[in-house]
Amino acid sequence: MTRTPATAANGRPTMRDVALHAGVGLATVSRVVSGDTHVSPSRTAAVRKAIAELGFRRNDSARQLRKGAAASIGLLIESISDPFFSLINQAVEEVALSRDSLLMSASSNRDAEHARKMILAFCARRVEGLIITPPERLGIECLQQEILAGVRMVFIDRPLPGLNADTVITDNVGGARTGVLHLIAQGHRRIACFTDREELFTTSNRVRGYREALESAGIPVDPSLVYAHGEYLFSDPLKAMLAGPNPPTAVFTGNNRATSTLLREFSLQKVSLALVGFDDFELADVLQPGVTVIAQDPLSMGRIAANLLFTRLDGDSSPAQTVTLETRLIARGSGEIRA
Amino acid sequence: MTRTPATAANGRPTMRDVALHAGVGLATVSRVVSGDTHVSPSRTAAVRKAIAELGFRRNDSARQLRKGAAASIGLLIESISDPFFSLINQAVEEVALSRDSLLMSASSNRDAEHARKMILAFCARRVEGLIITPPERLGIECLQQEILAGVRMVFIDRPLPGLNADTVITDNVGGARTGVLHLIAQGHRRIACFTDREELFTTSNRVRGYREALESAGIPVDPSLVYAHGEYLFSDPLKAMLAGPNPPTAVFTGNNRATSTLLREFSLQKVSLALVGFDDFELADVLQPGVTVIAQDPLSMGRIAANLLFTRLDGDSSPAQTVTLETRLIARGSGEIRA
DNA sequence: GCAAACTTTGATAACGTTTTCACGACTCCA
DNA sequence: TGGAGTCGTGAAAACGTTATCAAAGTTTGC
Repeated sequence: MTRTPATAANGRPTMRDVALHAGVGLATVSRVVSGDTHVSPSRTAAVRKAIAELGFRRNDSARQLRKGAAASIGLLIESISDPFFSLINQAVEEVALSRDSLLMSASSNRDAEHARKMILAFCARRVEGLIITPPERLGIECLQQEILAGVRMVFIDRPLPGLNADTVITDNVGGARTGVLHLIAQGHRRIACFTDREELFTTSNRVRGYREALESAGIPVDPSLVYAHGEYLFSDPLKAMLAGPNPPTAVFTGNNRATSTLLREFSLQKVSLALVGFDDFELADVLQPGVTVIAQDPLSMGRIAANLLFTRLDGDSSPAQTVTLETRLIARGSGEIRA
Repeated sequence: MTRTPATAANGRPTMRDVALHAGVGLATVSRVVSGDTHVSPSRTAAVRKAIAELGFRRNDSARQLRKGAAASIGLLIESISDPFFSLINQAVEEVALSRDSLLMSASSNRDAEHARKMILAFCARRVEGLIITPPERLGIECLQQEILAGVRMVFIDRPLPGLNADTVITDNVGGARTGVLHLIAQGHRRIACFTDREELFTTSNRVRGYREALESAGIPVDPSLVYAHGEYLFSDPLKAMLAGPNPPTAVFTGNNRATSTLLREFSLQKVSLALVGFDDFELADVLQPGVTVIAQDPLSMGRIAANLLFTRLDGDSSPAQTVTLETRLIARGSGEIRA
């Protein structure tokens, strides 16, 4: 019968307890637990029985300490409640799982200080690698030291300026260009742009794509039609544009949040301009009219970044690469409104 | 100048290296790193300098091993890409952060086997506590042993049958009742219900609320108006209901996914019944008409669950409690369509 | 039939921390 | 001036694993 379960200080049985209980050596228990096949069947069975009876569970802290690195990776994203990032998280989690690696994730909420803190916390936990969406002004100093220490890093959604490392990004310029060209093809020549702060990597590239599309069609870029601020206060600028002498007939929104904010504004101000939004979203097809979007592929991004990281962890030391994912125009109606 | 950075096998400097570099004892370094104030200013400065020069970072595995438990908690949710759960994740992360605890999270995707695996992985990492959304058939055996070992657990969104533990849930019955009564108040008497499998805890309670509301209004429950299956294939059943002799004039949807699936179906089949959905969602206010919902409060749920867990970790051993959060009816138009 | 190879096994030494312990150097109050 | 408290300090002993090593037992090769 289960003897009085021998315990560590912790309240948990240790390998030593198991060894005693099974009447074998400590090393044999370790071998069984680690799946080493060079143990006789009788002893393996005895150890298994003792483990079950005592409810032993290997202490991963000790294991990690001994082995030098944990089978775990860290993921730092912008915000877990943003569908784009939660899908990235999901994909990374799946890959990590398939590699028997545990994923720790955290949201920076665009705070560089917080991001640094979390990265250091991950490194203190001795993660093998990191996948990072760097917030503005993250800086490379705090990472440099970790890279030297052997922590592999992959950047996702945007590069870290000044650091030559593996990066997975969307073709922001091309995607935005495609979206705006789509509006131009419908006859629009007055196309507004609502988006986030232009200092951000993704935003600036998408705005560049917007400009390139206009220029390639011989349409002058009108700064009064571009609203790029971090506060997403679209109400007044939209009113101003519409009240102007030469109002826009179509809008390009630079990201998910801009799209939903603008749609809300359309609804409030009872207007309905042609619209193409960057990034797909739930219910885009249910709205009337369906919202035409430039879809990114966050699941692929996460998967690719994670695979890249694990390839590095497996020893690949080829030069750093940047993977750029193409976007996909999904026409649902809002972009097809004729000028 | 920075001497040749002494290194551990790992590639990283250890406290011993720091001690050597600073010309102090190992224990002193530990004291400085742990924020112990009983160290002379001169030595503290020397240690700080050595740490900076060597790029030392404390090895948390060793720390955990020595201290017995990690300052970390585990969160097991259903799916990180579900906004309801990603908000829970966000709230838990915030609380954990404020307690200097690291959060590890994983999605079960409704797979009990996978859930068990992740829970064991968390426990092997010696998390102090767990917040769990138990999938069906999770069972209590695998948890019992961990609870005995001192791991505290809080269940969220649904209880674990057979286990008397802290639980944070939504008032599913009351919320559903409120929603359906809202439809009844608009004069509807033929109210359909589209939702997930009725075996699920939340679903069954919401369906019960739906039934209670009808019964309390003296309206017989018509089984042909209730569609409760896990596949979310609403197209045919909706057609069948509408083609029937006594078609529904309103619908109650049991969760987010049911609501969006049904809205998509409305759009495809070009119908527009009155609708109240359980759980709020992005853009519910932008749709035409705005979708009336029974809003849950996932942020509060996560916050409360996390605080409950930390209270337990702080030593609270009062009887297990179940916190039930009230819902909020948000009328946006879709529920106000008159019969 | 005997040496050479391979198994299986348990002691034992790490891994990098925190914590105890004891020792010396102070301060304090008589 | 001296004994009782402090305080700062480093040596050393854990924490629970895994890896190394040598010993014992078993097979193989000629």
